[in-house]
Amino acid sequence: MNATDIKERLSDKTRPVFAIGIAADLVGVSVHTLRMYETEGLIIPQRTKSKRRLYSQADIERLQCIRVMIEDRGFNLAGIKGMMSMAPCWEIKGCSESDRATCDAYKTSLEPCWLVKSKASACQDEVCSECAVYRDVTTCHNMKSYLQEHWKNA
Amino acid sequence: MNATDIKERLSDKTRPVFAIGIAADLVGVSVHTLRMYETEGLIIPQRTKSKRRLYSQADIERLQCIRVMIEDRGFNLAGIKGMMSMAPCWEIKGCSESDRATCDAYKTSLEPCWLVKSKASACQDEVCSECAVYRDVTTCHNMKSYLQEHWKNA
DNA sequence: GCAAAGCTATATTTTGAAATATAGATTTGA
DNA sequence: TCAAATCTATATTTCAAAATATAGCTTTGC
Repeated sequence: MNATDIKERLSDKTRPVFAIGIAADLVGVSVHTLRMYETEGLIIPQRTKSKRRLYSQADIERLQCIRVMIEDRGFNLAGIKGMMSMAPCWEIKGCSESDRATCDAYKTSLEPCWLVKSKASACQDEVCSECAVYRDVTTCHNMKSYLQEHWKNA
Repeated sequence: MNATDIKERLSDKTRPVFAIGIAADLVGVSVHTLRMYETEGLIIPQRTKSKRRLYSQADIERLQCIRVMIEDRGFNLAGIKGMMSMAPCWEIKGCSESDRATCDAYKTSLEPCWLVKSKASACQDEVCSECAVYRDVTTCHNMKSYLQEHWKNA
C-alpha cells in the first residue's frame, strides 16, 4: 500500500473505524442511545467478525443530523424515520415496472426501504448500508431540494 | 336559494360548520387539543366575527389524519409539521424565479409555508387556509405519491 | 492474564411533550 | 335572561418515549 492508498483509505468517509464508545463520544450521546437508533432503523453500522459495531465518519455525520432533528427541531424517532422514508428509492435505484410491482417499498411504504422485508430484485443482493438510498437520505440536509432532485425526472 | 344551492352548500367540505366542541367530539379529542394543534400550525380553522373557531368537514378529516399519525405511526407534532413542510409550494403555486428569490418558504424552509412570515408575491393576498398547498398536504394520504405528483413536472 | 469495552436482553428511571385543569371574560342561543 | 359554550392565558398533571442501569457473557488489547 503506497502513500496515496493510505491517504485514500483514511479519507474514505464510509470506512468503519470507530468503536461504539468512541462514536458515542463523538456524537455526544451514550452507547445505549446509539444501539437504540440502530434498533429503530435510523443507522446501520458495520460489524466486525465478532459482531462489534463499527461506525464510519459518514455514520457520525448521519448521527449528528439525527441529533439536530431531535434537539433543534423537536422530532421524535418515529418522525425521523418517517422523513427518511420519503426517499423515492425506486427512482434512485431505477426499478423496472415489474420491480415496483413486487416491492413493498414502492410508494406506499411508511418505512425506509432498508427496513422493508419484501424487496424488488434490484435490491435483493444489495447491502442496504452501502446503498445510495440509505446513504444519501439523511435528515439534516435540505430534504426538499434532495427530494426535488430525485423526483423531477420521475 | 334553490334546492341545488342548498345541496351544494351542505356538501361543500370546506364550509365551516362545526363549533370546537362538536369538532372535538367528531375527532375524539379535547377542545384544548384542537387549540393546541392550531397553535402548532397543523390546522387553520375559520373564525366567526367574534373570533370563535369553526371547523369544516375537510378540517375534521385533516384532524383525523393527524390523529392517525400520532396514534398509529408514533409521530409527535414537530414531526407532523415537518412532514407537512415537504410540499413544494413554489411548484404548486407556480412561483416565478423572482418569487422564489424573495420567499422564505422556497426550498429551505423547515416550516410549512403557511407559517412562514416573508412570502412571495404569489402568496401575499392568499388566505392560507384556502390555498391548495395547505388543503392538500395532509399527513395520512400517500405522501410519497403526493410529492411525486407535484415534483415530476418541476 | 485480565481489566476494559462490547454484546444482548431486560428492567427501571427520567423528562418533557401532550393532556388536563383553572380563572376570568365574552358570546351564543334557547 | 342566563346557562352553556367559547375565548385567551397560565398552571399543573400525566405518561410514554428516551435515557439510564443492571446482569451475565464475550471480545479486545495492553
